[in-house]
Amino acid sequence: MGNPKQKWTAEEEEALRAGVAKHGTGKWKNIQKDPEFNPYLYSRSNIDLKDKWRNMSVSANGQDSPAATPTPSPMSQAPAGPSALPLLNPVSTDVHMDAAAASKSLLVDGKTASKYDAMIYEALSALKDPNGSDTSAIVSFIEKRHEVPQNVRRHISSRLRRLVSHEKLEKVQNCYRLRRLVVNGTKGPIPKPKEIRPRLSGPINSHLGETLEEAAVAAAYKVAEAENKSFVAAEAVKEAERVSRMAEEAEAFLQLAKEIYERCSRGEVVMLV
DNA sequence: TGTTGGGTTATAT
DNA sequence: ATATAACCCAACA
Repeated sequence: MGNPKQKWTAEEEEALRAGVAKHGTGKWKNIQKDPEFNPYLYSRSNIDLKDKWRNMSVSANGQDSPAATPTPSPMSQAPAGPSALPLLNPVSTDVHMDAAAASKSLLVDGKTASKYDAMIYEALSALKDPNGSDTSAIVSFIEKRHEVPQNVRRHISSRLRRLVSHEKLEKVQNCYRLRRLVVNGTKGPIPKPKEIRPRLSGPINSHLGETLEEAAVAAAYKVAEAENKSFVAAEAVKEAERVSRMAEEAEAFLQLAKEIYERCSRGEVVMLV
């Protein structure tokens, strides 16, 4: 109760940006205490600053062009800052920024979203952990397999939550796993989990482990692929059954039509009731 | 104590 | 109904 969520004002955001420019990221308490910024940030805690910076970073990250436009973007790319990342607009006298900035807000369109979903499915099928995989495992798998923005974790966990709420995935404790989906009537016999996980984490003999791991990853990938295909196949079977049913019906109609035609041609009067 | 990542809740679209 | 912004919590140094 008593938690109306106070939104960040433009002044606060600017103070935070300036604070990060001055102290660097991670120095949240310093920024908050700094007399230069405190007047704006006194009502915010250091972790509020951290969270806000995280949110701003996510919003600033336009994950559109995959190959990162080599064309020198009009805006300078963090030139003077020591380690500041998401500086979109040089503070200066802001006033106008909506016109230009509005066009490139974070816009996770359906395509991107389902792309992430697909990656999640891929990761889960590949990792193939009967108990499910936690977000870290999923994200790191995805990061290895795809070129994704750094803060993709945020998106992934959001997607995970959504998939769970839609009962596409199930969550046990911190782990997510694929939900057993019942394709058509045929009771799917359990895929027979042989439960062979090499799982050697020995730092010694690294090259051996690495090879094995690579093999495991490759195998996992094949499995994922196969599963994908089998899913498609299952769908195809369903479709075939459907078509076949339709064919049967069509056949019946055809017979009926034939009979009607014959009778009519004999001069009979045929009534359909 | 402060930072951080993972997670949840409220809100705007 | 979903994506996002604000907020919370627990682990870690």
